[in-house]
Amino acid sequence: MTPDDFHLSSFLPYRLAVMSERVSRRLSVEYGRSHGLVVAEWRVLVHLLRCGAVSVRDIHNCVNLEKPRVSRAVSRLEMEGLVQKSQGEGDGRLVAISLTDAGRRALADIIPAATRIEEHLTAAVSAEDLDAFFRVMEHMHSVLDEDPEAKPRPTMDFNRGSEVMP
Amino acid sequence: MTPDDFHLSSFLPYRLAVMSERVSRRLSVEYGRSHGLVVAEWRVLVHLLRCGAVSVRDIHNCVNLEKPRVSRAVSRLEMEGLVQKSQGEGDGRLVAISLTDAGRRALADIIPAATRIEEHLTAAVSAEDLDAFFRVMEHMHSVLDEDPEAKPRPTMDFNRGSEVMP
DNA sequence: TCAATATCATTTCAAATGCAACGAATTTGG
DNA sequence: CCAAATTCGTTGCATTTGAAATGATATTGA
Repeated sequence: MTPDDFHLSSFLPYRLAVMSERVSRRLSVEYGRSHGLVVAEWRVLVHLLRCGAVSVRDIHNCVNLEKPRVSRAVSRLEMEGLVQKSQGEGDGRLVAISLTDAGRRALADIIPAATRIEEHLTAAVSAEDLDAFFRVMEHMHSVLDEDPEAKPRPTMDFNRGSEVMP
Repeated sequence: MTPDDFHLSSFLPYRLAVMSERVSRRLSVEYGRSHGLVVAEWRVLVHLLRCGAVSVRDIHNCVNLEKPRVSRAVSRLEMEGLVQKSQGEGDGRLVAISLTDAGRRALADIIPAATRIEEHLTAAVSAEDLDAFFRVMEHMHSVLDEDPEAKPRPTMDFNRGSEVMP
């Protein structure tokens, strides 16, 4: 491949960035207009719905956000009454962050719309193509997992050890 | 789908964001460490390699960057001698931005490494899966194209009209 | 036991970001 | 021909960002 044949528009990292940003922005219209949330707050809320009372560190590990960003998102959400912080039981450094009822209500409002957008994106895609799509995604992750220059893959919110609020 | 079954880690927009950011960061190690570039500057350089002398507006339309970001990226690149600005011929508002020899040399340095990363990501993927992958990407774009709430898809750097430096 | 080290959440601070406003140049329409 | 409206690139400004520092708590190991 000579450098002259190099196109941004066919370059995989660029195509991923464009797609990701386009989808992300479309989604943010949903939680932004209806509840004034930004992406960091949305991710924190969703993580809490699944994982209950967790620490900032745990959120940081699971939702691909830097720690300060999580900390600030949690503060804003607390001010708006969507989450609550309480002193962790054992370790005094940890903060136990959990959803309030208002937070749960907000999610109950947003999640159906978010799911609708997601489904709409792939509604006309065949099961085979969709399988292949995620197979390729998974493969790219595994390539990066082997690459010492790449950042580790974020922890998934399932199949984690017992390090959630020890 | 009840809200309780909603997982961030299986949510398509989130998965796209994680993959995109991971790939993008890995790539930025390449042009960052070797030439001190950031992603905006990298995109501008690549676009110029393909499209010659173009305006800020044209770059903005083609590389998915806001206009101020393009303007500032071009300024930095000019300071470092990788691009040059000249008065556009006809329209006095337009600025004709083009690569310098140093800019071309930088690209000749970076592009092979970037291509290697891209190839490595999909080297072990079957042609069928890769086709399916891009088919799904294209379909998601076409869904967003129909969505009035979504931002328009950026112009590709090929098959554009003659609106490049009219 | 207790000093040294590590981890947690937050804050600091400088840089990046993007919307909106701006001045300059061009196009439009009367 | 010229006033109004549009488009260009840049800059102002408030917000967001994240790496590093901070202070508080835990853990380690001698």
